Amino acid sequence: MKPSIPKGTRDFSPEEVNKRNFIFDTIREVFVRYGYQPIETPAMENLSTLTGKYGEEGDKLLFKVLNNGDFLAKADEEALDARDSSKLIPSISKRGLRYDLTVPFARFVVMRQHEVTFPFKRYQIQPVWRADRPQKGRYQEFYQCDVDVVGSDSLVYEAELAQIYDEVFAKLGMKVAIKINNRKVLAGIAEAAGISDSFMDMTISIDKLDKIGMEGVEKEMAGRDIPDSAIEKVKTILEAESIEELKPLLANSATGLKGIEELETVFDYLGIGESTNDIVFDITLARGLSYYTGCIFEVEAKGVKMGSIGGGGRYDDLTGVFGMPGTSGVGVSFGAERIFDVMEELKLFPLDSAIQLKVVFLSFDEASHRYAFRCLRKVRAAGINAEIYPEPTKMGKQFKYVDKRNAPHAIVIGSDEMASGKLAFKNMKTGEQESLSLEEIIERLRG
RNA sequence: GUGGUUGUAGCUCAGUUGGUUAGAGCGCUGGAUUGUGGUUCCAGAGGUCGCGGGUUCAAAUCCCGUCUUCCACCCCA
Repeated sequence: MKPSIPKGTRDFSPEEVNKRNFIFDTIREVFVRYGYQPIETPAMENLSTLTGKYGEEGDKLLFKVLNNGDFLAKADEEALDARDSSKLIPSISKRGLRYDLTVPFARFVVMRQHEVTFPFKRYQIQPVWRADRPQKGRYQEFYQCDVDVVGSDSLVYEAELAQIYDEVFAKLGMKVAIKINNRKVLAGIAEAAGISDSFMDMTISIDKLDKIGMEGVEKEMAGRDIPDSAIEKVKTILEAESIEELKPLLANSATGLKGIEELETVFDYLGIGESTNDIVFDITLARGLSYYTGCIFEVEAKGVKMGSIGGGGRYDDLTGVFGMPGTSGVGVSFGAERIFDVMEELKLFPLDSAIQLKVVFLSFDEASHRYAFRCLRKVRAAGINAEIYPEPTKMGKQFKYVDKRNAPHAIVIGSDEMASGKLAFKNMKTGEQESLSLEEIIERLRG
């Protein structure tokens, strides 16, 4: 059979894994320094935990796991006869693959509410699965790096999360724009335009502004049955270029003003010019249909055409659906796959010397091969990444291997070297070779 | 889910209006080179042309289906 892997999934080569780990390690290090603690949840959740949490669209993108055993015996016969797939699912599938990390986190918090200390600050770096059509920066299996705090509505956490974004991307060497908006401001716009009922439609339209322009947004809203007068009003408000300009426009919306106040508080915490990357207010940021209720975040890479590489926000009632109402949470997510793609495109990955192979032992015959293996042990004990060529074959072949493994040095041992204790230490780049004792070589490799 | 696109050697790709035994570069194996890699030269191995069906005297080439790739939309990281 011809080997293959499922659509939208990938294998990773050693080089790729090293690069991915560089991203994960950088992110994790920052999370830990800000006082967040790790948790992990299962790849599979009960389907009932997942369905209905991501909207109708999200339910379609959930991977369902077929029940074990004779699942058809218990299938909903009516739905089966009618070929009604969505109605049939609950009777043949009780589990599904995790779609994001936020919902499992909410479930985790509710299940362990008596043992966690609030505010509970957690991070989680695990794969999630979505049955989406793959395209650039879009996979069916991908990692998310989530950092959330639940059990406090202090805006200091919004500021903290913005700083985490800023710090992580600075460490990765990426130039990004960190955009902030507030759902209450968007609600205020709808209220001011008298279209509170069409809040979602308006939000989805506004979200597309940077893609389709103001004219496109107007068309989009018109297509969603929003009256022309309201569209004009929305357009006027969107033209405001600062939080200050926005205030009078939303003066008659209590919700809108609350949103503005929240944004001002966050920016006040952050101070001016104290970040590496731009942290900016963006009134057109909407973030789709998700459960956010307060501040919302999105990060975009500069100098590369890629979707958002991170996003998040505040949700007033994260745990309510699991029977623990009134607990507020705020969190953001890093899209590790897209960050990888951007860093690859901009060639931002450093060569990590700590993971590189430093030296390979080569030998001429059985006796020197065994001698070399004993030397190898000492080199490794000194903390140096080292290998031995598996057999004493032709030198040319052995050197080709060293070359391909990209090791900077080779140590050649034959009967002469064994007799004198002076080993041939070769620099693969310059071709220079010296006769040194093992101790001297270890000294060189350490320095 | 909608529309388009892609698939030929390990990799990147040629392959004419359908016509003998499907090619190239790189890589791989061996040799030139029995104490030294990268360069060079020589030789060799390696292909159900994504898969299934159809049209035809004849299909990598045309048609249908299917899987996969990438792209746009929807949505999203």
